[in-house]
Amino acid sequence: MGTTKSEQFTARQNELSALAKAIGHPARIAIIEYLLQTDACVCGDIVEVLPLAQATVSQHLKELKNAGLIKGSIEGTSVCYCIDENGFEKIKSFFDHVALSITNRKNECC
Amino acid sequence: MGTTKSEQFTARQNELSALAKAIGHPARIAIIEYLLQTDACVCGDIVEVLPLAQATVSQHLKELKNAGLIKGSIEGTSVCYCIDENGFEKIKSFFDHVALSITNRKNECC
DNA sequence: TTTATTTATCGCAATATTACGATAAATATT
DNA sequence: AATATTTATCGTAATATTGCGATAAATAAA
Repeated sequence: MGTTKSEQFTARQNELSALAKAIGHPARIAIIEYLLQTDACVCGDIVEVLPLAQATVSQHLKELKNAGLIKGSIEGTSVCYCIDENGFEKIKSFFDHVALSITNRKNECC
Repeated sequence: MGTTKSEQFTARQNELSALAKAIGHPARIAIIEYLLQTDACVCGDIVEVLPLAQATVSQHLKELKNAGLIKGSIEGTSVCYCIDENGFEKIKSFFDHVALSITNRKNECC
């Protein structure tokens, strides 16, 4: 117990939920917003902007990277992080599909 | 420790992350997909379709409801659940904004 | 009224997440 | 070479999530 029963769901359901889960933390929303706003993207800047310790920010960055929402490239001693459009496209297309389904639905029971 | 430092982030960041977090589980994606597909929506049907115990499904439904992604209305002994468009509109507009920012960005550093 | 049906809640165990200090690793600077 | 800067990782504590059986609560059916 305590573990999500991933095997019982489709690959698509697991992929979408992993993307949503990665976005499901205010610090990670803040990181995404920061990266969209500044086209530059040095890790140290993110740490300065967020109200969390460096180790914690690094952990959040790792999760966003694992989910395919950001990518990072080493530049000397620092790391440049920025938005990975692939992850965002996937999740956006899900919400586009949801919106379409909502407008096309016939009976609303609640 | 162990608790998210919500006070340190904006209301909008907390709201968006709460919505994403609620979607961040394959069972809850499955519930959403089911509700979009069938316009009818009796709780018992959802329990039958999902590979989880009734108590667990009930818990997932509660989380989606708390997040404002679904709503339920009592019909006799059963409950009719369906999509709450308000929650989905909020999160969709975030991803629309992200998509716009991505296409408009000038320099991509990674 | 008794019994079934349906859903929510409680209590618990297992696991995951969040946060941070300390420290390692890797490149820059002196 | 020694020191500084920057980021990742380790270890750990606190809390949250996931899942389920048992049971309560509430209406329907007999």
